[in-house]
Amino acid sequence: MPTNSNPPAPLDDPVLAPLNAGQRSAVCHGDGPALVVAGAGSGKTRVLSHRIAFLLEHRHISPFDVLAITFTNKAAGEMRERIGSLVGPVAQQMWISTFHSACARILRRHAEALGYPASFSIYDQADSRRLTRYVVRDLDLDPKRYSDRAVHAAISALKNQLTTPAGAAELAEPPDNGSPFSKTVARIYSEYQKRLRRAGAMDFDDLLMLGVELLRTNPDVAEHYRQRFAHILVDEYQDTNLAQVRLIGLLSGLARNVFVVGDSDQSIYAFRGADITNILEFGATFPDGSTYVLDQNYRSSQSILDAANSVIRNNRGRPPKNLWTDRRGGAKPIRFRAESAQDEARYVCSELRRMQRDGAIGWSDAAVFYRSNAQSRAIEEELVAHDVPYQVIGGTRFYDRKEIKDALAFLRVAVNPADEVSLKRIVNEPARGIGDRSLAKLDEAAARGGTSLTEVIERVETLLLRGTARGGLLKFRELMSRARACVPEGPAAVLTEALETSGYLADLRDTSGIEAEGRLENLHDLIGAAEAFESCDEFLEQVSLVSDVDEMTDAQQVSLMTLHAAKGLEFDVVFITGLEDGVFPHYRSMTEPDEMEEERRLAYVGITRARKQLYLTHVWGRMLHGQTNYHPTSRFIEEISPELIDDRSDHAPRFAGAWRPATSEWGANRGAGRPSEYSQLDDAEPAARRSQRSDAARHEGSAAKRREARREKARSRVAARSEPQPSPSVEFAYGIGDDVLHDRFGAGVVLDLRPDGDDWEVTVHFSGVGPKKLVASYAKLRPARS
DNA sequence: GAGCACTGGAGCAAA
DNA sequence: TCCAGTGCTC
Repeated sequence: MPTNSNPPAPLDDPVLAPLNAGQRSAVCHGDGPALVVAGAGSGKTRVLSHRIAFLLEHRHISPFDVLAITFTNKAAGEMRERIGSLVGPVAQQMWISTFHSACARILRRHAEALGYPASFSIYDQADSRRLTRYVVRDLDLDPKRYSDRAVHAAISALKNQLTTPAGAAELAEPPDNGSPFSKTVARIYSEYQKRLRRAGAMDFDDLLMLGVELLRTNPDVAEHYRQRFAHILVDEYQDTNLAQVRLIGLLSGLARNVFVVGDSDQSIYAFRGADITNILEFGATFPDGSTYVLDQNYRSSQSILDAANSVIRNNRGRPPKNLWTDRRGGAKPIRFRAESAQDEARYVCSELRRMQRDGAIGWSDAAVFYRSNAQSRAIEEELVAHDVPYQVIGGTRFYDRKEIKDALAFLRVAVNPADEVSLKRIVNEPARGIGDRSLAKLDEAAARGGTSLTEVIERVETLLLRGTARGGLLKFRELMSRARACVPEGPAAVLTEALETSGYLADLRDTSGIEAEGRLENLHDLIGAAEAFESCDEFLEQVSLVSDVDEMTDAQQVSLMTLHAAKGLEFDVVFITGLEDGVFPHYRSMTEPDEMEEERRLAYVGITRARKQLYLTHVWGRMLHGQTNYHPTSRFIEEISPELIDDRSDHAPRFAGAWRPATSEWGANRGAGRPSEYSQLDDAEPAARRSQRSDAARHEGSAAKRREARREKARSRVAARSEPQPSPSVEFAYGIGDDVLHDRFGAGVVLDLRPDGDDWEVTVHFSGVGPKKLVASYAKLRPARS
């Protein structure tokens, strides 16, 4: 096989014809390591899929000898489809998956070699934290000081670095580190890992770490996969961690046919162990490797790219590159400053409705991004109030809901009786008289005998337990043995058996209300999904490894998601909201230069998702922890020079929060509580689509009622907004939203006015000083109108 | 042991 | 604002 085959004339060839020169040379790369530095929108996925098609069609590599790694299952599916269109249905059989799925699949086959059952459980973050909590408790440590959250994060970080418990203990000793916390974490880690092993369970990090261990300690297994995977391709290489890079190394062996694609400017997962130097130092790691650069963007208008380049330019030590496009011009990014999160949501919603009404977009062409999931709330309320269809990506997922986790716990225990976390979850669900004390006795018996809880329950007759607890355990044992008997029939049978026999479904049926109804429907949906699987293991694995974006649909809905979730997606219209220093960039990253750079890359990722129109919004005051906080405009907005931006911020007062002193000549004619121009779109649009979303509400489980109440509130608020605001009779020359001058603090903007006895309390945001609360009669504020 | 009301503490991104 | 943990009552 020549290392650089002569491709046919590209024009005749479906694999090569659609590519530009840069893409083509990458796709036609010969053997050995290759890095494709692919800027946002430069056709990364296209290069990967065509590379695979090229290997199959031109290099006659067997489709079964290729391993392709993507970042999400959704991306894997899309790639499979694209390859399918080039090479045919064989693409369905290929190994195209995420790191975690590929590892789970390999580990499933060789689990015994590591001392795990083939039907090992996969613990998600919640399960892992729960186990951490058990360990902290059992080691008699202070659960406040050693919160499951912090401890598990520390353990996860160690695992991502492939550090074993022994290694962690060593690291915690002087001269390395020696902090008491890390010493204790090492102890917890050691016990935690023992408990995982005893439970026959792996956490997310284990999938990678034990994958590496398997290949390292079992040369024959490693050799098998090396023979098999003649070519390995990796997407989003900038977000790989040490364990993943090791895996690639172990799987590729001497041939090192590793073809990786990524963009260091889009590295945004350091917090889960991703190491940007993997891509930056690719050349040093593989001195004989080839590098291809793709910098032509096919996605966004020049105006959007200008904004993106202006922001990312501020990161130091990045390889110089400038994304370009031949689509000149395009609409400038629109900036909007709102008063509050609600106001911001109102603006986003009204813009969405305007564009949709004008036929400029369909709902699915638009997306709203935010830094953290909690920010979706205000947007959702507004969209609900106006019957704009939307989907929230991430946040509380279907598989995180209590009833779903309970049901899956039954299934897990049925296939893996040792699974401690799942068993404890359901042993008393629904209640059958087994409380903390009984559970503690079981725990103790298990620890004494060095066995699992299930084995202890097997001989429950020999234990000293109260009648109710004993009876409950006998029932539970009977229930689980019946469920276990259904395992050969598949996951749907097990779920049905367990949920019926346990009385779980009966309990829900007996409970009235929207909440119980929702849960029943969710369980129904789960069993429906399970019916597509013959093997319980496969079903559980698939369910454990779905990512947030995997659940995204392409229905006619506006998509709401975090900036992290947005990676790899694109939309005609993108709103990036909450652009305030402290929100985005997140305050926790503001003191660490490296973390700030990662925030900036996150901004870059967000901006480059937009094809035609980008909106950048921020607010003056945002409710956080139950009180209003004032943040300066995000530096990421400031980094874009003003002439590149279309500033639509309305500096006139728009609506008064609660009170607005009307009078004074211009205060009066501006009107109290004048609805903003954009809120005039409000009011009556037929509330037809409500039912469409009620299914979103029923998924909420326990939050459903509160949620529905909030929605009701949102609807009525919209109705109320046109009503006049009360106007106390106090003379004022300024109102909310006005620019004012103060003798000491200088120029500022009035954020709020509240009656304070006979006087008024004025909240003013002064530039360079921040927010101040002043007493009106002493503050001597003057309107600053030019 | 179960279910409820209350309180205090925490608050980022996710396979 | 929200959630989990705690203490109280039946």
